[in-house]
Amino acid sequence: MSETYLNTCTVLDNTNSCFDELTDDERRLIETSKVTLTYKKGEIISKQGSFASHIIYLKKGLAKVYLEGKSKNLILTITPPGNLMGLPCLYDGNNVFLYTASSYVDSEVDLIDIELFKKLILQNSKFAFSIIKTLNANTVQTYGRFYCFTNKQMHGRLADILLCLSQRIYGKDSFHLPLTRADLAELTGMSTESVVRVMKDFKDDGLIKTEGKEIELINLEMLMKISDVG
Amino acid sequence: MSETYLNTCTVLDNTNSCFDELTDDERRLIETSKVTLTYKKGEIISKQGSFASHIIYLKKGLAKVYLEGKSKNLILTITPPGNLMGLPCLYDGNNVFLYTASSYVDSEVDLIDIELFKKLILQNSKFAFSIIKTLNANTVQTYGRFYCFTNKQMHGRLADILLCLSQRIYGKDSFHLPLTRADLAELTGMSTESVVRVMKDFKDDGLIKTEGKEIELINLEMLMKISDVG
DNA sequence: CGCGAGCTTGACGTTGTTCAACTAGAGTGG
DNA sequence: CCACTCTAGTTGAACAACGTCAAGCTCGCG
Repeated sequence: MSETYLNTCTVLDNTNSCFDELTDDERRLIETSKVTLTYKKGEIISKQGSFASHIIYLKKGLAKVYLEGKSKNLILTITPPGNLMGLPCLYDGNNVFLYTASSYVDSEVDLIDIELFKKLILQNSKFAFSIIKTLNANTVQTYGRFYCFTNKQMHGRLADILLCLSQRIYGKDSFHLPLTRADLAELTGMSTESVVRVMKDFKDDGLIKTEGKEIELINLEMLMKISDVG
Repeated sequence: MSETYLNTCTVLDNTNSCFDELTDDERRLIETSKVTLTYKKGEIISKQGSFASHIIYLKKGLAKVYLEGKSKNLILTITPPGNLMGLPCLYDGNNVFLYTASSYVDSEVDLIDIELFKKLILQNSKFAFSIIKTLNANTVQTYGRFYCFTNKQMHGRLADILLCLSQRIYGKDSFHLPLTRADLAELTGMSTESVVRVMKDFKDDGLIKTEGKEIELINLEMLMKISDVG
């Protein structure tokens, strides 16, 4: 029951499509006013602390959403296509981005004027409710990560991420991992060296196999158990 | 600028009053259907994983909102009166409480039927927008805590909490602390013994004074600096 | 061929937890 | 009024988890 949120997984899993709740007219309003941009791998899409004039809809690619710290970044979610970014800035009159978003791979986004967005919320309560659900789905995700970062130790967190990538992004046990060890370290909140060491443990124990950037999860059951006990 | 969220402070600081957006009729609907309950110190108000039939409005007291883990709890926020609890369960059709809430002190709550709540969201978009703002205020809070738990070390986190209690709850530098060392440990994500040791450090360095349960923050500037550097 | 980025490994230090023991005050029952 | 117990607080020593540093390694690419 409580497992719902108890994994470090970062990938947003929001099946809720807010725009379905809009009328044709409203959708047209967005279509005609939106701006479409493309970003290359690694570019910054929104910068923490900057003025948020738009809500961002990720059309293609993969985004990394994170808080910038003095020394380390804290990754909040990996956002796959079909999701909105920048919603939390709607919490007071200031409209400032709370986090930085950058692209993991080449990506394409639509920018929707934030005033239009607010107007749609105020004139269409179904749309508003849908946004509420989306925000809550995000919150569930964040709580899960928060719990894991503070309660699980390295092996559990890394197992989580490997399972998450396998299940939510690739849908198979064997896949090409585009992330560096440093990326994995950032995702799991550990040092690069520790990622290497834990990966080695997993290999030595026959839980995974790696060949260059190719990775195969062999003993899923055991990985889940490790994720579970933390 | 980014300091907005960079502290471990748990006390919800939501000035946004959703009910102001309701019409008189709508408010009456809530008034006539709500159930008022009182809880003694330490009692559980909502249990993580249980069916959420109501949204909870805290009228009096102080609530602890937390995730229950296998070994440790993770405190998400301390909720002062005037706030809603249970909102995040509105994220899919299941309506399950994502967290446990219990009372730090004797408290009084109103239970609002969740179906009525949904109905009000769907018929009054100003109310819905107000809920969105509330959820986002919560998110800002959570992000801040998440950041601090993963980036700051003990001295910084404890300084945070002391400053937070002083400023947001008591409004003065000298106050009676109703929390035990174990409570502080839970709030800051450290062990009871470590709380004792860090408190001792603070005392030895002349940053605070304690006399039984009375505590006085002497060197605020230094505490803030400690909070800041982590 | 050489250079740089990513990867790997070992040694070591730091941070913070755990465990065990001891102390002090606050009921509680005889 | 005195043992008796309970909880909260405190302290030190041992230990585990993890990060840091330094070095060497590999591989793709200009």
